[in-house]
Amino acid sequence: MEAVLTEAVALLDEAGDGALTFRALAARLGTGVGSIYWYVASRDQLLDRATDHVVGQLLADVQEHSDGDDAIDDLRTIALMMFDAIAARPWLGAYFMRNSLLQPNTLRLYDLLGQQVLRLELTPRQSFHAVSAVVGFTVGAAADLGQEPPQEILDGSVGREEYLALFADMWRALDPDEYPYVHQIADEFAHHDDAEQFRAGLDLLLAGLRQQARR
Amino acid sequence: MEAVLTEAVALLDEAGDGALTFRALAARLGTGVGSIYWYVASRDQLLDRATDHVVGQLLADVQEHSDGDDAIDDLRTIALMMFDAIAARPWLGAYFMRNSLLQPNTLRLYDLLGQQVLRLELTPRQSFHAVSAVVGFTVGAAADLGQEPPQEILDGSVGREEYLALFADMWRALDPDEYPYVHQIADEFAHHDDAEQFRAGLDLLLAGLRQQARR
DNA sequence: TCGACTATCGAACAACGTTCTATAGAATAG
DNA sequence: CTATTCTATAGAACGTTGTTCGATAGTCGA
Repeated sequence: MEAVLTEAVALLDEAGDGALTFRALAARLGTGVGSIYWYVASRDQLLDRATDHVVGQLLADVQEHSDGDDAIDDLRTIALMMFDAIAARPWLGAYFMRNSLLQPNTLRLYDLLGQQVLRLELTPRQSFHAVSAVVGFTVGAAADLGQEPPQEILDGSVGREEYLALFADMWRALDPDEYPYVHQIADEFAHHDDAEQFRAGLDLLLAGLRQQARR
Repeated sequence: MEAVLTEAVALLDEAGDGALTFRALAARLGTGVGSIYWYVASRDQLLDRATDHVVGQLLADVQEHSDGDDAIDDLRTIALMMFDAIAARPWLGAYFMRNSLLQPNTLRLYDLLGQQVLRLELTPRQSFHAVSAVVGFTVGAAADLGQEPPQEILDGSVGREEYLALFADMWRALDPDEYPYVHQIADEFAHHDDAEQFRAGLDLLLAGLRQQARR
């Protein structure tokens, strides 16, 4: 069982969602496809289990960094660790959502975020909304980032820089009257850093939360 | 071509992602599967086009509601309309992300959001981060919401209320010391409203943005 | 009249998730 | 000790899917 999940994660890490097939997994484990079905009932369940498997590792890391003075700082730290984990494993983002709060480790992680918000002593409703917002933003931003780069970047034929530059050039060529924003932002986009972008958004959200907590 | 997209969207609306197969679509159009491949190169492209098709309708609506006094209010209005559109079409959320800014209508919608942020007269980098945050949060929250309810709720055997109550009961039964947040939030979750939850998170984010804009 | 282009169609292929049956060792009961 | 049930493995087979391919017209201009 443990080996099944480990190898499943390895496949996902190496080539993303599409690479995880029962046949490929069976070949890697040196068994038949039927054997895997003794451990999991379906591919969906396999993905759920694999996701929760790596969330378990993430959870262990996170639990060591949630004991700061400031609740919102801790919230920020945990969210950043979640983002890093998804950035390192792009396939994780897509399944973090549907891997609902039925999986044990995911639920624990969710609760850990909630514990920080509880320290702010908001109303229950406010707490619930705050946690949902942080989770939603983190997973959403990370999943957005995790969309498979369209092949050209995977085989190394063009680097990330040139790929972004391609977009920037397209956008610069647009009519500034029709696309004022995109036109103006092209340069910024060409040299943007995903993690910094995420941090900036998260800080906006947390600033709003801090403001609410002060009241 | 128009008919292909219209019928594709109809299939997606009726039964979600899985229902859109080339054979089902061909049957509906009264043609063969090969014909569809004359219009689109792959299923991915079909989904991209279908997504952008409905984004076009959304865009038309949005363009009429982006002329308010306050830039952040307009930003809020547009984000809410995007959320509603995805809530009405759960399949949309998942493809909003990968439907990157190559599609014409999506790019226009993105720019429209950006135009509101430009009115805040932040630095280019701040503007870029703000727009990314709003888009990331909106799509993330909506996609999270759009995860297929696990069958029981689709056939009407159990309503949404009972489904949520199931979770709430599970959470209430957990050890309050081990899961302090989840335990405490169970009631809130059982009666939560998705749209309100989204609005609350969005307002936190926009509060942070407003604070940044004032400085 | 002859090609080129537009458009349609369905058979065929490969890959996939899933089901089913066969099998054999381990554990347990009588 | 034996019979039976349980645990676990293995792969053939099925149905569905995306995709490719060649055949086949209709349409237009030269």
